[in-house]
Amino acid sequence: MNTTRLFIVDDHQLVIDGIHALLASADHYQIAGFSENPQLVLQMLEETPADILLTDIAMPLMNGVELTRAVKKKFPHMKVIAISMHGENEIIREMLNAGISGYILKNTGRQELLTALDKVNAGETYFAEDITREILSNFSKGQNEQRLTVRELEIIRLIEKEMSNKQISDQLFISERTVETHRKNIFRKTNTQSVIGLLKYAYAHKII
Amino acid sequence: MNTTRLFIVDDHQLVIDGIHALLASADHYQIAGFSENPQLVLQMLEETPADILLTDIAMPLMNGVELTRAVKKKFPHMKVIAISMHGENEIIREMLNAGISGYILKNTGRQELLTALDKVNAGETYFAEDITREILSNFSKGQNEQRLTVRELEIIRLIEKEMSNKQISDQLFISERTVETHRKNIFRKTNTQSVIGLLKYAYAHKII
DNA sequence: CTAAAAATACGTAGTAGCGGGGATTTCAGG
DNA sequence: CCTGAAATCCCCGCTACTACGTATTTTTAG
Repeated sequence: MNTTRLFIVDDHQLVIDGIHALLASADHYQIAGFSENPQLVLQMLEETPADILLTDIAMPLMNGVELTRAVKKKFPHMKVIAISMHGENEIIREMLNAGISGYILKNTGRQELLTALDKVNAGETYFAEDITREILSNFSKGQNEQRLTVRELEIIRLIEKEMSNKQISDQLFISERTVETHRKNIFRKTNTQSVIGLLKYAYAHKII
Repeated sequence: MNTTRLFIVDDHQLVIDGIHALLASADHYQIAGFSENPQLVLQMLEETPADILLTDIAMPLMNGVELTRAVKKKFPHMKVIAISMHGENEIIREMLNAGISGYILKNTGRQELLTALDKVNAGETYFAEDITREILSNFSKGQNEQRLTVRELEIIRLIEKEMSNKQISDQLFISERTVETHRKNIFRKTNTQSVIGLLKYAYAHKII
């Protein structure tokens, strides 16, 4: 029987230990390594190769998307499963593009974890239900997702500086109306409704 | 040898399973029960009593502070250890007031978990290092800084979820006026002027 | 028990933001 | 030269939020 080697990355040691312990009884899975620091993963994988990488999405120093891209570039055959707190649907698409094979939430149990591993190991994919629903509903409208112009990015950054439309218009020597129009377009393009949503979008997409 | 009974509360099943598995080899600790829903804990404890409660802090439906108060009120002899993502330093003080005996972060390992349990079980206290440092460093400058109440923190989190005052009032079953009042007080205490500033404050102070 | 703190609620008025519409100018690229 | 994208500008109306209040009830702490 072939054993499948796993590598776990999560900034919460407790989660690592948890997964570790959960899989102790699953003989065909073996923990090749783990790390709290995503920046160390690449070189660790050189010494202790693995078949499947289980990684958190939101981590300090390096996010899951960057890590996944880096890993897939260096070890194209490796499968990646993302583990996350909530279903951050902005990032999920990024992760899909980065090439993940599965996605589970931290509120899933041992059984679902094993199911996900088995599926991915067999070359299939596994996505937590909540996720697939989100993705599908966003896919249709994801087509007409427009790119933000330079000016719009500039305005987003000023909004982030807590400037009002008036202040922005003064700063850029344009009319307040223009700022409002840009704002409208920004909200439309980013598919957000409030400054808060916009800010999260901006952070998630590294605009700021 | 006496065994110590534990009860685990965390909205992430994976964390529960993790702790569960981690302690499988620790003979003197026995998992009396666990739940993803803090609201069910009180009645579950009646049927399956425990000595130490391990609880997450940030949970939907009911936060760790409320749960701790309720549990300590009904079972005064029970010890409570808080487990949390980050060192949300605003809430730690609240938790201390609520009567916790220990505090660990989710990025602590198996060894530290056992140490914490042993200490608390022996009637002592255990607080993760990061925490004690935070608390102390914030104590000095905390003088002129107004403390946010539990309710206010709750509202900040709902604001962060892009909810309007109306939605927040519906969710908390209070008047929209009350939400407005809380908002005013929040802005005053945090010395911020806009939701954006507030959000940054919240992120900086690890409220979210 | 009593004082203080927190949570609750309301009024009035003003402003900023937002959604809908339409319109003009500029300028690069086919 | 013409088209289309980007940037500019305006109007109307509505809703949400904000800024000044005041005040009651509930909970906590001493």
